[in-house]
Amino acid sequence: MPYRKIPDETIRRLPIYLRDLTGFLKQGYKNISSKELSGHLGVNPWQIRKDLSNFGAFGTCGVGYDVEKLIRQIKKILKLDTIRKAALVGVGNLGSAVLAYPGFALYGFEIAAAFDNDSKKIGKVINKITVQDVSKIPSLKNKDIRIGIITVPRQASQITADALVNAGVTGILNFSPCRIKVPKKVKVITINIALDLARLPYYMPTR
Amino acid sequence: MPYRKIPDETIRRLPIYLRDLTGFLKQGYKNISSKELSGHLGVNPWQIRKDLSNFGAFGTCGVGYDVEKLIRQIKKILKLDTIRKAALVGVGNLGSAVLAYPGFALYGFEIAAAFDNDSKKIGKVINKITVQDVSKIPSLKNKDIRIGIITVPRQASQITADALVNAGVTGILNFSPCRIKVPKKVKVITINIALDLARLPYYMPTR
DNA sequence: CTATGTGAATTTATTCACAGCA
DNA sequence: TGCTGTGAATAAATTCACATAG
Repeated sequence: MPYRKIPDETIRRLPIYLRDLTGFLKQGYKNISSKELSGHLGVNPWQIRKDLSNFGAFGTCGVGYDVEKLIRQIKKILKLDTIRKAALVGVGNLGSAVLAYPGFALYGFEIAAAFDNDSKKIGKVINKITVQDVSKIPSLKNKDIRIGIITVPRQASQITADALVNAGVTGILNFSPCRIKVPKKVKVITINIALDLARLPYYMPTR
Repeated sequence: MPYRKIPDETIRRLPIYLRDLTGFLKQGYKNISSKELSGHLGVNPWQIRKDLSNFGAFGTCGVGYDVEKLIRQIKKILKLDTIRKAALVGVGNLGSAVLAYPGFALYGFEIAAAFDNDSKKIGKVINKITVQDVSKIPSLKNKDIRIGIITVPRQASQITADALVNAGVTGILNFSPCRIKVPKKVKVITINIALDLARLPYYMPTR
């Protein structure tokens, strides 16, 4: 398996494959072909095969892929083969919803700490997590938490990012509607639901 | 201005330009160059110019773009030049957060109706919107609401989509972690925060 | 005969380089 | 001189077509 540059788009699709494969596993599938998977998730079979072939040859000709094995392989590629703890900052409407969001478990994520700067919220327990004061963010250093989730208002996002980075975080999921500046080694993925909604009308039929 | 196929990626970036331009307008900018905008949002100047040039020549050589005029142009391109009403289905944790989300106003969106199937939630008022029973979804027909936001659990997402489409919705923002089937004329944009979080570890430094 | 894996062809998007206008 | 708009060049991603393996 010689070195290859992996397309970002491939990495974007792998979590989708993982989700659907997990579904097939639960339904009792032992093997699955790229064509079956394809029908389920709306991606061409050859796209799936090429994506996977970037990392080696996982399938068996004439049979397809071993579902359980493929799940393990993809988890390894995405570095999801170990439980990953995350810390969330900003326990407002959105932050609380993210704290309670059930979808992270599938990928091995666990939100293990939550912070806010509002004294009314500190001490509250949401989904078994006690909200702490933001001044406690440095304590993440001793806790093996490398992922930060930012759900604070725009004005506070940069300072929050700085605090998280100083506490050893190297990956950030940013819900603030702005870019944040971080050292090169830190990866930021931004989610902005308004941005996605804003391009919907363009694609809608006019009247 | 001859016809051109507009790249999807351009459409994805336009709402970002719009957001930042609005910021510059508030700061009192009258004109702005592609270079200034570029520094602010982390996209190359020539990318911005090419994106805009797809739709015509908006700028003035040596000066740049008239901020206010450019905002109007982009809104028109994205069909955001009129207030757009949306209906939300599924007033759980995530749905409530989306209902309260302040970021939609910038793009002229207003959530004008909310539905749930849980009798405990029906009648509740969140952000001035009274939650109605899902059986009332067909009433959207008379209300000029063409956008649906789906924040229900996975099992309910397809049936919700069907109900919305039957009520005249032609654009859907889907927060359910699955694909939904709709007629070709209906555009669906799916947001899945777990999917985005899942590709973060891949890009993070190992130890 | 079925389904993978992969080079080659094609399509799509980004970057460059520069002509031309104020 | 400064900045736009755009054809040309480059890079990236998708699609195809088929050799190959069970």
